[in-house]
Amino acid sequence: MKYTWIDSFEGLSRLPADIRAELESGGQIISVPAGTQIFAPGQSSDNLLLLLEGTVRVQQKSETGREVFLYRVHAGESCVLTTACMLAHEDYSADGIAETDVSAVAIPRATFDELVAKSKTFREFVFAAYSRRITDLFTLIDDIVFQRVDVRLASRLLELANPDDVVNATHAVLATELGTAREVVSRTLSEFQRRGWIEQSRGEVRLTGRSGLARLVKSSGAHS
Amino acid sequence: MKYTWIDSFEGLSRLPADIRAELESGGQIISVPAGTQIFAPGQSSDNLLLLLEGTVRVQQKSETGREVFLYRVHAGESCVLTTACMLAHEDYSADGIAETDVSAVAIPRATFDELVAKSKTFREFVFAAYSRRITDLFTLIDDIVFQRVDVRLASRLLELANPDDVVNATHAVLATELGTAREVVSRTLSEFQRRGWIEQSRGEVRLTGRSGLARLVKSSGAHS
DNA sequence: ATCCGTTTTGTGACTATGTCACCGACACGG
DNA sequence: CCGTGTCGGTGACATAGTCACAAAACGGAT
Repeated sequence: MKYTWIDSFEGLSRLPADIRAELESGGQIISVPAGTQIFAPGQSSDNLLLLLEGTVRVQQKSETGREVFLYRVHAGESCVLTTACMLAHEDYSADGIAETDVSAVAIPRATFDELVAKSKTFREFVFAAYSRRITDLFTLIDDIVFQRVDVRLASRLLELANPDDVVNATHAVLATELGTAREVVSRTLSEFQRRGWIEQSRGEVRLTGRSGLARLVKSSGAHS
Repeated sequence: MKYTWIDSFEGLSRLPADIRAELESGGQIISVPAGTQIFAPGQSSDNLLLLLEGTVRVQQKSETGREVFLYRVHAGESCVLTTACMLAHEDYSADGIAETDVSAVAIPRATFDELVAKSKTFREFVFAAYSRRITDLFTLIDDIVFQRVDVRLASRLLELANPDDVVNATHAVLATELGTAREVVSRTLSEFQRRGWIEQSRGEVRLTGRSGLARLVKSSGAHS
């Protein structure tokens, strides 16, 4: 059995040969540049996306124009929540934006439906993906309601930092990631800087004291 | 075809006869008294529940012991989110509590899986239920982040009021419904009372000025 | 009825977060 | 070198959450 994109997905690699074949012939590999709007509210998607490379940020716009970050889809994961809406013929209320250049496999609705019917393994893959997303959303809600902003910011910085301990993001971006206001991020970052945990320059944050940030996060019974 | 509980569910009534039969024989009708813990974190449920009567409140406990209300399952709906975790063999992180006496149909994991495989209509039912829950969660997050507490409280009171314009709930309960603190609810209710929109007594709120509450809700581009 | 323990509600002081209205610093393309 | 737009900083104020209590309301039990 030859190696294909299917093997990039944990739950799919054990699919029987006939199903693999169907997936491969039904799915189409697409790539889009960073910044592309992959799906948008009111525009019902007709494909299930399986991410091969890059990340997609899913967020929701409120009536007032502000935005909340919901979750991020990484390579090897699927935009599975869209599929519920896809199969239910409902519009999706969030929008998805490619944060980096992205390549993905698009599985058309009909193929998806057929595979769900035919293969127990595929079903398990789909439901596991759901499970993951849903618990993510639960933790998000929990965080928003109960965690202090400084803790959440520290935790997010640790997550977003690249191997050189640098986070490339404006205060405004960080603010929507946390569902808070830019000013709050600015003030909190100043405080972190005062404590010697970070250094700032336009559009980037350099972590100079991971341990301090980590301690702050740990100090409040954090999960992630 | 005889009338069964299946006909209480919009999306299921059009199932072909053989599938109906399988559902009926596989599902077991259960009833539990108000206050029962129907599922709990760390205890993976082995059944899909379809609610026939009553309501179930789904909430999440944080590490700190406080609780957030996530959503409410009404008669004619299903606890579908548990199923993802059920099929993914993962533990559910939220708990479900019967708010009233509840009767429901429990579909065992195996039956559920088989029906999903066999019937397109059943699949559509399941995914539509997902879709509903997920968009509910999105709206919840949106609300928590962007809506003022007074607006959310007013809106919730209107929702929870029985036909006599009475809401039976302590301030503490209302607080967890909104993911806020009891004191905030107390103060906001006092303000509503001062404006003549409600009257209070221990454990209940009487709406005497729905219009005022409604105006408050409408005044901030509300959705629900 | 009266007393007692529990639950519910009220309140003030204080902290944290969000909002508004700015301003200045910086980057980039003419 | 000069606009123009983005980014970050700041003070004043509004809203929301926390903490520490106290007062009231209720439900038995005597």
